[in-house]
Amino acid sequence: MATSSKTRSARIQAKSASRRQKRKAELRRKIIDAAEALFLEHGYEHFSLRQVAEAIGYSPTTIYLHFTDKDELLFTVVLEGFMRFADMLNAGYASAEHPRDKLTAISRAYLEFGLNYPVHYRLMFMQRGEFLTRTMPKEYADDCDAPIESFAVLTRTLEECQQAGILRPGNVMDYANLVWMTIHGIVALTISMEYITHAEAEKALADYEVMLHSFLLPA
Amino acid sequence: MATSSKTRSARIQAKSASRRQKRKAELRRKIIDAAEALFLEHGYEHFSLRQVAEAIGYSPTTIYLHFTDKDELLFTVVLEGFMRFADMLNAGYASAEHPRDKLTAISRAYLEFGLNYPVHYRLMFMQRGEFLTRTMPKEYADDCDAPIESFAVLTRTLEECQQAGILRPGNVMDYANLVWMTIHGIVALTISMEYITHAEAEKALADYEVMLHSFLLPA
Amino acid sequence: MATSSKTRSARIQAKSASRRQKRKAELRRKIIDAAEALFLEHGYEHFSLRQVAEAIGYSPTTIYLHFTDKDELLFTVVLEGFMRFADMLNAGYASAEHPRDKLTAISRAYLEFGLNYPVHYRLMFMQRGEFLTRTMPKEYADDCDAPIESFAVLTRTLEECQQAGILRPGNVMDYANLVWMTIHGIVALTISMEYITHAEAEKALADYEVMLHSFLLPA
Amino acid sequence: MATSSKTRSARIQAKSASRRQKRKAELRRKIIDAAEALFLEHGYEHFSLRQVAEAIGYSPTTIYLHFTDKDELLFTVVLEGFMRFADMLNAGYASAEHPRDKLTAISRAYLEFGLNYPVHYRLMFMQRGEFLTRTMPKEYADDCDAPIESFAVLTRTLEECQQAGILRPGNVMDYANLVWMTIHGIVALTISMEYITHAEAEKALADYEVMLHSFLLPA
DNA sequence: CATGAATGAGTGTTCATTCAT
DNA sequence: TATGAATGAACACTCATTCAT
Repeated sequence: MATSSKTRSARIQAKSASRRQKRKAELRRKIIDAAEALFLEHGYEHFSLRQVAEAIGYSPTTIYLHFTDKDELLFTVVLEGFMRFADMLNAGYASAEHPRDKLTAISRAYLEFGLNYPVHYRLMFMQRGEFLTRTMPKEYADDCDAPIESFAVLTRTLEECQQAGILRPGNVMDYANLVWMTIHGIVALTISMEYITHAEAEKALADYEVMLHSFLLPA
Repeated sequence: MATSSKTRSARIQAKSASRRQKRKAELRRKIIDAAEALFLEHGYEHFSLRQVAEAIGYSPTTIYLHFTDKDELLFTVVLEGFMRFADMLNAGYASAEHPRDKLTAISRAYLEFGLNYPVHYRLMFMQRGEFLTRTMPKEYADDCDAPIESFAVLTRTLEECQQAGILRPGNVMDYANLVWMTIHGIVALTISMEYITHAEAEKALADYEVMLHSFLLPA
Repeated sequence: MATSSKTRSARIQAKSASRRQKRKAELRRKIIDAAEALFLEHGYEHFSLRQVAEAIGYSPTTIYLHFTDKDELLFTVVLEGFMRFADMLNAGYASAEHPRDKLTAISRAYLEFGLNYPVHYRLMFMQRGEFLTRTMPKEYADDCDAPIESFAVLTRTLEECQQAGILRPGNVMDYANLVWMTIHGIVALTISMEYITHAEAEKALADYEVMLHSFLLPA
Repeated sequence: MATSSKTRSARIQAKSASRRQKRKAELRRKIIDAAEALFLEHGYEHFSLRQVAEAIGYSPTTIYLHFTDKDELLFTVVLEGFMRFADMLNAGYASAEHPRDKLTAISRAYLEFGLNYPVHYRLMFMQRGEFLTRTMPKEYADDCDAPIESFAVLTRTLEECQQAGILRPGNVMDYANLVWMTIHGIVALTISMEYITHAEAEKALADYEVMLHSFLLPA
């Protein structure tokens, strides 16, 4: 009879449940955000759950209602970093037509991510390398299995380069590794050494591209 | 006027002073060595003064007579790492005649250092970047002003490359930066990611050299 | 007046109530069983309500709908221990004809219970002595008033001994106490001291019986 | 020179050291006493180092200057119990001439200890049985190797009984075990069950002695 | 020169319990 | 009936550092 197949009480219950869920998600967000901020402020080794709790105005215990332990919270922060990271790389890939340009765009996206999210970057690639290959928790599993798949786009691009005949023969994975390592070097040193400016990092990336192009074959 | 221009008591005092100084230096050495060992064993985050004190059989307080705080002790340990680092690079430089070969030798020395002393390497280039430009304490000031001068040999080599006409024109410092960053990328990722083997690092370095040579000009 | 003296709605209500009661009783059972298992696994000090809740797949809060607090749940678990205990003693009593043999059988049953259910035994007789004399909750009140009545069978047996003329004159309760204490000593030490084996406990009980028989009078 | 073979400063230093040692010992005492009291008040499971610290007006950290951890403090409390225990048993042994009387005196001493120091007794024989066979720390090692040697006096007495021809042939250790277990049963139940009075315990011991004597042979 | 005593701040984590829904 | 959210209290333990001696 009319407006709904549920009873009225079921409808109320459903709404209340969804309201609860929403509130829960909001608190989760607050925790993650606070964790990220504090992490940024105090660094990996002096980041504590109690501070997070204080920052959001909840008791430390509450955090355990959302994350099983400190590490899971940390991993979540990192995961979000990886998702942004993947998005930026993919956007780079999508922004160009020619493989060579895709490669350039990806490199720049990588650098941009590293310089704009140094705290995440440190955690992802310098402090907690295991996170890279750790499998996703269920909530995120739809998107991919593990953070490391963010790199698929780089490998694909290099494959395309090879197919386009501008990359010398050889193991694509090896090339991908080298590209990754090189750009990582630029990012990592820049965010570790205060005296290295972003401009210098970009200059280095540009120089690297010159070198790379001298290595690539004409189409 | 006999054997000395000082009074006898002055002479005694001087000798006693030098004896004292020697003992002091010896204890300092013991502290540093123990600190290094423990630092290597437990890593940056779990390295504690109390352990050092226990290891050498002195009270924690005693360490404060030789180092103003934990950080200074750590810095000292790192300094010694930098000296080893400089030695290895210099040995690379000295091991070859042609600038191109010097460059190769230095790169390999760098990689070798990073892979063999990962704990030091992390601290020097990944965790405590400030150490690199911190000025030396008196005791070490004879050798150089700051750890960063370890890189002089790289710049010099690149200058020689340019003089030999195999390096394109351009700012040598920029090239040096790029080289450093690239190799750092290889080392840093390798020691951060368990799944990357030393062999892969060496492969990457070799690949990089191929690329570099495609960039360098024929003599 | 048809099938019932109640109205139809009253009948429906009654049925629904009994259905509800049944479900409630079932959940209560589940809680107790899980509690016992966890209690056995983790022991008194590390037994927690949350684990129980998790084990049965309900929220911790739910347990409070069935038990006023942790202690009551614990008491209930213990109660069931006492019931098993009483059953075993009674079975011992029933297994023999002559009072002397009944006494022996009861003693052995006691030892058997203690050695087979040491976690219960600890709680019943060593850690939470109050439980022994605490009055039963309603649900169990049919059987007896308090756990301590489990011992009735021992007293009765000693009375029979006295009637049979093999127990010296004196207060039966005192004799019962002594018997209990002695066997308790054997059990308690055995389960508290790792190095005492079950075989040694049985040997001690046998020795005790020899002594006891030297004390009892010929029929 | 005269009065001492040490220099004056050495003498001062020695005195200062001894003063320090004394203060340290005093604090240690305070800790142990407070621990014992709190232990008595709150019981084994709710006894915490923080409470001890608060009770003596020091920070929790300070306790760690005297005991490596909670368990060591607990063990120390227990050790003192064992020493008192051994003293009382030995005094019992010494108080009589005839082995039979020695045995009686020891039994009473045992009961007396248990009833007067129930907290220690629980810890020693009911809650932390391992303590019984744990080897002594250095400070106490002069007296004996492990607390369990407190029982030597019982075994010795039973040997004397056998030599005096009043104990039936058989393994003395087995008899010692049985005696121990019996008296333990009396003590343990009495201190675990509020409703059992000391008088009842003594009655039980007396009854037991009657039984025992019916078992022993005439001299 | 070296130390012993002492501390304050901090850590992650667990728990029984309450309350509104 | 059942729950989710939240908490306050507690815990053992570690650390760098200070101060008087």
